[in-house]
Amino acid sequence: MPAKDVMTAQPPMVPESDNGWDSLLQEISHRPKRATERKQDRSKRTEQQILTGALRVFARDGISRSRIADIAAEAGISASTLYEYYKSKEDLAYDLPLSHLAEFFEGYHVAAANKTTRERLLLYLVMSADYAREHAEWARLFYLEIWPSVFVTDTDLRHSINDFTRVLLFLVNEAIAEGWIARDRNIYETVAMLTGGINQIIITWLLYRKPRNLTKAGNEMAERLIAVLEIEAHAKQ
Amino acid sequence: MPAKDVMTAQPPMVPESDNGWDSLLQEISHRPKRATERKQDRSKRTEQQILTGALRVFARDGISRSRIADIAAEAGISASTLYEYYKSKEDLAYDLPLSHLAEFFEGYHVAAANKTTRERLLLYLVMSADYAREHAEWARLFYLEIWPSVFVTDTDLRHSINDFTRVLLFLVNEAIAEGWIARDRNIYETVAMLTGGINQIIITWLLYRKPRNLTKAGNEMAERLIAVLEIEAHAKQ
DNA sequence: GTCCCAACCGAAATTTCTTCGTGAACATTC
DNA sequence: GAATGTTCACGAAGAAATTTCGGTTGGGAC
Repeated sequence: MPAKDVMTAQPPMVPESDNGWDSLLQEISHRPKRATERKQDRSKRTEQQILTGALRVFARDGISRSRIADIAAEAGISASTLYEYYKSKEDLAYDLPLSHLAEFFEGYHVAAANKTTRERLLLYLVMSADYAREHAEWARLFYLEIWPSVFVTDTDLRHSINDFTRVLLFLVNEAIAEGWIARDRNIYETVAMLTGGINQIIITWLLYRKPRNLTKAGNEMAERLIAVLEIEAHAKQ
Repeated sequence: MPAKDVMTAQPPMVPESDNGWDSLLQEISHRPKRATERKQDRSKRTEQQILTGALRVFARDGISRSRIADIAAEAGISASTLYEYYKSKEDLAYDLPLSHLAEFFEGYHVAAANKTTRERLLLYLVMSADYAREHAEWARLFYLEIWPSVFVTDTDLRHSINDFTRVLLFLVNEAIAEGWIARDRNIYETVAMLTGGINQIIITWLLYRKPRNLTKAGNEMAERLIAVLEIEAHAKQ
């Protein structure tokens, strides 16, 4: 891990060099991708084509209405070939979001380096919304079908989803230590408020394309949520 | 929660006798139930058995994994008979939540009578969480599978879901008129914050049974959200 | 060039949803 | 209380989708 020699201006708000932040982000952006490693090049290409095709079809038709045949056609292979890669349609659907999720965490890790806790929290919320906008197909699958699914039994997926919350938990704890989030508030409740607020914006956008500008709306919501927490802490003092 | 007498300086907090409140609640708690009315008594019984059976199976297995045969067995009828009542599995799944939803609105309408806007808002959030706890199977179906579904093309259902937001919008508008929610905030953002916060609590409970006591958690979250809005309005002043 | 095995496919098997024809239960009328 | 028509129920067949299987193709190591 790079030492935090390059410090930003604020004396009291700089995150400690390592209280677990980097290792946390490290861990969650490197969840096991796939057990089976593909041998040949064409196979890797096919795998990619399946993923892209599946994403398109799933996002368009939803998981349950999507047909394997369609996905296979989209990927330019036969339906039976798909079973060389994924053991079922569900398996495919639940594996699909993982790589994007890891990519998001990785991007966030980089972007959040050398930032204060407050900035990190804001960035996390903002980037969540923005990533959904940039990867709308993925987001439809993830936020509308996977996240709330009853079947998040697949451990890899379950972990990755929990990671989403873990980062927030970490940051909220930091913020409490720093004194700008009220100590006497239930941490989980605070996290739920943050997650819920941002997710609601994202979900509404995915379903109705409202508000038009998701990035702007996400930004506003994020600013507002954090401001609210700060006011709470002040009022309590 | 500490007394907020400090905040509430406004004397006239009683909602006008009818500015659309009753007609709104009236409307949304009487959405068309079913087009086809059953003639014989045994048929009404069967219909009920299907609904109960379907709810159990859907909540347990999720819509996509649920099998018509299982539902029929649960209801004590043959699979083909089920098609006399619903034209497809999806149709059944999407019709199922409607009656509960209407029941909820009806119950809320009664409970919210002769209350201030603030109390109504609080009650709405609290009752949402509590209703989910009391009707966990229904809630699993509704919050985890139906609400976020891409396929809410069925107009009845779509309307009922939107109603959920409409009530909040109405109340927030009232609150703004009364002056205890900041006027310069985006109304939809405010509603998203409220919905998101409560839903997040409910969803987490449905998936992980945490927090243990949903009623208490819902109450706390609701109080907090409203308090936050009040503080915002004050800070802005 | 030969060999091996990963990758691929078409056809068949399986599973689940849905339709259809027929008969039983019930209500209505005489 | 028999005749008649309608509602309700079911088993068997049909349709649609997923998944398995045996065999063929093709890429890369030697």
